[in-house]
Parts: sequence; structure tokens; C-alpha cells
Amino acid sequence: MTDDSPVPPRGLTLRDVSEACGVSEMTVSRVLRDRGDVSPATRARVLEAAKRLGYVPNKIAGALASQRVNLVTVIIPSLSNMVFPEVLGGISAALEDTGLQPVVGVSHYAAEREEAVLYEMLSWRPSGVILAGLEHTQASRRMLENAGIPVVEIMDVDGEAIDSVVGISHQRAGREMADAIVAAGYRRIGFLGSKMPHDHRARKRLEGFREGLARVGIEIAATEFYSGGSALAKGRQMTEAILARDPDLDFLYFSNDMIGAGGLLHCLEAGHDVPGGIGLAGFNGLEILEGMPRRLATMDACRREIGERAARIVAGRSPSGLIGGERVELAPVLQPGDTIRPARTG
Amino acid sequence: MTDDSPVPPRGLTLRDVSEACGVSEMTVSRVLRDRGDVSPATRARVLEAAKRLGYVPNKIAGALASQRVNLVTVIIPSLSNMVFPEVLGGISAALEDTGLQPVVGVSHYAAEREEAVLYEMLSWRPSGVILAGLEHTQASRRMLENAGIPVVEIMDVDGEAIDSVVGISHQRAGREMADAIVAAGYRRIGFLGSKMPHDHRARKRLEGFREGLARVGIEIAATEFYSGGSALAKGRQMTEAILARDPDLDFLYFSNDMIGAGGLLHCLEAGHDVPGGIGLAGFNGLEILEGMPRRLATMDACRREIGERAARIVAGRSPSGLIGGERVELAPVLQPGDTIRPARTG
DNA sequence: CTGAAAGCGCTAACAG
DNA sequence: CTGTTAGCGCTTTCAG
Repeated sequence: MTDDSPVPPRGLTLRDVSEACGVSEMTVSRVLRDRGDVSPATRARVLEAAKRLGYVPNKIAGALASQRVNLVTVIIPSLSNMVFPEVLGGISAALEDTGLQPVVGVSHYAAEREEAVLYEMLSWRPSGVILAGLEHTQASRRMLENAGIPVVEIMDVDGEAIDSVVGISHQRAGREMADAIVAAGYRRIGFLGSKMPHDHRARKRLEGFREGLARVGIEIAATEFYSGGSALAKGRQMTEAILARDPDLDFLYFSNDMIGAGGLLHCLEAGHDVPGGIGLAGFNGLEILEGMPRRLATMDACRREIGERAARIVAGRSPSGLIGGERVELAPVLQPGDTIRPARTG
Repeated sequence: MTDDSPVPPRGLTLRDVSEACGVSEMTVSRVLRDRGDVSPATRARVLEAAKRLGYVPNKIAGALASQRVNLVTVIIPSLSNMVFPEVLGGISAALEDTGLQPVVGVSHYAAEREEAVLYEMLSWRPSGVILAGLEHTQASRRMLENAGIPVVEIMDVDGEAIDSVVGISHQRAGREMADAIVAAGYRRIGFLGSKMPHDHRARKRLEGFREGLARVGIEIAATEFYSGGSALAKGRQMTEAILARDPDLDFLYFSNDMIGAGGLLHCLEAGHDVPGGIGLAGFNGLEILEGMPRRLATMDACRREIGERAARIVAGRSPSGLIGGERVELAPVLQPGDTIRPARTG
């Protein structure tokens, strides 16, 4: 613990290293950044001195001088929804050996909050921005347009992008789910979701879902919304409530897998015939579903791939070779699981 | 989209604002930072110009000049374990109006990775560091000791701290769980956990647990470990496996709530008598447990409070008024739920 | 209340 | 291969 090396309490500088090894600051800098040719001998001396002193370069000064910052701003709505940590996983993986580092901000599904976080983060002059959704404040859009760096909006492709976009169409996802449900012969359908007016993607799924049903002349028969609390518990309670109010429902579409899993648990306990008497489906393809008594029908939102593709665009490693303005629409796949009966044929 | 305001593609400077409003750079800077007295008139002119141009201050330059950075480095092992996002929630909340901003790094439970992330982040000269655990590489410790900023190690108090520490004793948590299980009359006990040699807290809980049982002459009768995959599914499979191997077990202690929940689901489906024939307990007090068919016994790890207390120390707002070297040990509370029978009395 | 000068610690761009 | 000279955009400090 007590350490006799002459380390100042704070902030060693290049100069300290330079003096410690008798090499110019410039050459020390070169060695430490692995730039330009330096003789092996001086190189070794520099590294030894830097290590001995415990020198940590000051990126603030470096960034100011070089006008280059290896940071990528990532703004997501929430960390408690497992969806976003998974996207982050994809981003981190793709950025791994690009020298870029993701820095995460959270908007809590509020555009104003997003604006504040964005402002704060842009003031560090990152080399790129990845942010969820296409809905932002006017000010946010202006900042992003003027930042002069790659901007990738992720998760959703239903709308107009600022620069590049990587995601899925939630409207289509909703529509396809409706099609599958109808094809399986279900007719009296309930929808359960969260009371989040600012979760645009959930809203779009619901719109697409309504539209899909409308095509065959069906309307949603009942809805139930929640806010706050344990999603699993809420799913359970909402399911009980909606079925109490409307026992004739033959399908429940949940806006996310967690409440869907809660609904599934309720139905099984209540002795409902799943998927014969009543079908169930969620959305996201969360890993947690794998441990449930039955596999809930769901639709994979391609979370990890979205993160990877977005990161590659920011890193300028997109296979397209484009410099911005890219549009990548991924196709979520329906995973019917065990809670939706096979489609009727003929 | 097309915007006729004369915004350069990148990086407006104070000078631009200064010229646009005919006020010295210095005064513009004062207005924008809300420092020093400025006449309302000039103040208004400056703000107007800054807003019109869409000026975003350059924190890199500001930080270099002022030697002050409003960033707090937070390094956690993982984002996929819901425990850590919850800690982050506490940190964010406590930092809310301190002007400090958390910046998150992930170590993936690897000390070397932590060291790399720490080096990277310290090179931005943050005003404080919060990191999980007490086990770090030698180099990490040195960096932290020499950084000259508040360092708070969180989650765990069993070991020697670098500066401040906020957490619980996982050894004691394990011991107390053992006591409760023994008091309830269970005798043939199995342990199920993850194969993570670098999850020191899980290891310490197991040690404490063993010790608690040893006091009354009991040894763990069977163990099962997993790695990777859906924790819920793994919990289910492991439980089935351990009970197949050793049907006489009357209690299963899971190293985390997720596998515990999986175990619970298995036991209920298999028709085991819970908690009469077999008791179950997890660890963490995760929210997801609330939606399960039964409330799994668990122990709250005080995640949010840990985050809050750590952040307050970094922000210099600790009620103790101390400047570092603080030690806060929180007491996790056993939540017996429905899966451990009442303690035998007499 | 406002401005001018002098750096913060590093790196780009040139010389040797 | 190595060193010198200017800044990067802002804030500190000190004069008005």
C-alpha cells in the first residue's frame, strides 16, 4: 500500500515521463500512441519509465489537440428493460477492436430528457451517435444534423431518419402477428400493454396489429394497460382482470414478453387450455421465455444484430461502404412456440 | 431538414458566438456557465446568439482549462444481470442534481478487463470512481490509489478497501441464510450456482453458507453448477438434475434469484411439496420474483441503496461528512416468502 | 460588470 | 528516427 515511488497525487504529465527517461515529450507521445517510427531502444526506455511512474495519458488534452475522440454516444430509453442491454452487447462487440468506446446515456423514454443527455454528450465531441427511435425534439434533430458525425437511429424504421437507421418495422411486426393469429383461427382478441405514451415502438406495433385485424374485419375486443411495478406480476394481474371482464377472449397479445410470461403463468394456473382455448403471444424474443413452463409465442426483435449493425456503421465498417444515410431494415421472425395453435389450412 | 442558418459542419466555438453578438469570448463564457455577474442585457444577447447558432460548448477544452471534469466512472461486471442496472439507477438518482454524470464501463467479471476499462476511463480524468467488488489487479489498485479522486468499491465489504466501500457482507448473507434454513428444520441441503470463479460475491456467499451449516455439523449434500444460457431455464434443468441424483434433498439454495425461480417452476410442475417437503431460496430480491406462482425466499441485496450511498460519497454529500475512507455496511434482510417453512420453535 | 493575456497537456506539422 | 514550434477551445487570473 505504501509506495515509495515518487508519484504526485494527481496527474502525471508527458513531461514527467520525458524527464524521467531523457527523451523528448514528442517522442514519448509517439511511443505511447504507437505512432511513427521510434528506435526499439528509446521505445523500451520510454515504456519502462511510463510504467514505473504509473503514467496515465490525459485524453482530454489529447482529444483537444488531435480533434479526435474515440467515444461513441449511445442513448437508450432504459436499462431495466432487458432489451436495451442486449442492444448494447451488440454495440460493444462490434466496436471491440475499432478503438471506439461506447458511452451510454439513458433517456427514460422522454424526448426532453434525451435532448439534455444528447447535449451533454455531444459537448464531449464523440465520433458518432447511436440512439433509439426516430422521435426526437426539434432541438435534438438540429444538434444531430449539425454535429457532423455519423448518427444512427436504431430499433425502428417506421419514420424519417436523420442519417442512418437500423431496425425493424414495428408496424409490420404488429401486422404479421395479427395475420398469424387470424390464420390460426382466433377471433376474439385482447391486447395488453404498458401505459407508455412515449414508447413509440409499442404504439406502432399496436397500430400495425389493429390494421392487420381490420383487414379481415376484426377489432380488438378488449384492452388492458399497466404502468410501473414488476412486469411479470402485472402481466399476471392484467390477464386475470381482462379474462374476468371478458371470458370469451380466445387470444391475448401482450406488448412485451415479460407481461406475456406473467399472462402465461396465470393462464396455466387458472387451468385455461393454452393454446386450444386461448392463445398467447408476446414480443421481443427474450431469453427468459426459455425457462417458462411453455414457450410463449413471440417475435424476435433482432436486438443484438441491430446493435452490431449500428456500431459498424458508426465505425465506418459497414459492408455497404456507404458513408451515412444507410437504411437497414431487419426482419423479425415469428417464433410460434407453444401458445398459438397451428394455422388452419384449407 | 435543409436549414438555412449558417452553421458550420462541425464545432462552433465561443469565438463564433462572441462575434455573432459582439461580446467578448470571456463574457460569453461567463453567461453560458452562469458564473460571475453579467448585465441582464448582454446576458440576453449572448443567450440568444448561442441558441440561434446552435452552439454546443466543447467540454474537452473546458475540462482541460479548468482541470475539472464532471464525470464519475462506474465499472460493473455485467449489464445482463439485472442487479447492476438497479445499482446504476441508485447512482443516477443520487447524482441527479450534483452536476456529476455517471459513465459506465463493463468488466465482464474479469479483473484484466476491468483494468483496461479503468485505464481508459481514468485517462478522461473523472472526478470519482465507483466500481464493483474489492478484488482488482495490482495495477488497478495502483491507478486508483494514485488518481487522487474518491474511489468507492461497492456491493461487497468482505475485504480490504482502497478508499471507501459501500455494500453488504456476502459471507454473512450466506451464513444467515444457512441459519434460517437450519432453524426451519431442513437438514439435507443442496447448493446450485453459476460456474463463475470470478464472481467473488457468489463465492463468498457460498463460503458463508458452508460455514453456517458447519456450525451445526451439516455439510452441503449436493451441488450443481451452470454456465451460460437462460438462467431461468438452467435453474429448472439443474433442479431436475440435482433432485434426480439426490431425491432426499429437503432444501435447495440457489446463488441467484433467476435460477431460483427456474427451480421453483420445476418443483411446482414436478408436484413437489414446497416448502413442506422441500424448501427453496435464492438471493438478490429481484423484482421478477413478484410475478412467480409463489414468492421465492430470498435476501435483498440493497442494490439501489448501495448505488445511492456510493454516489453520495463521490459527490462529497455523504452524511458522515468524511472525505473518503468511509465504510458503509448495509444489512440485507431475509425475505422468507413462501418457499421456506416457518422456523421451528422450542 | 467586462476584457486581455496566459496557459491547461497534448499532438500536427515541420524541420533536422 | 528525433526534436521544435504552434496551437486545439476554453477558463483562470488579473486589470480595467
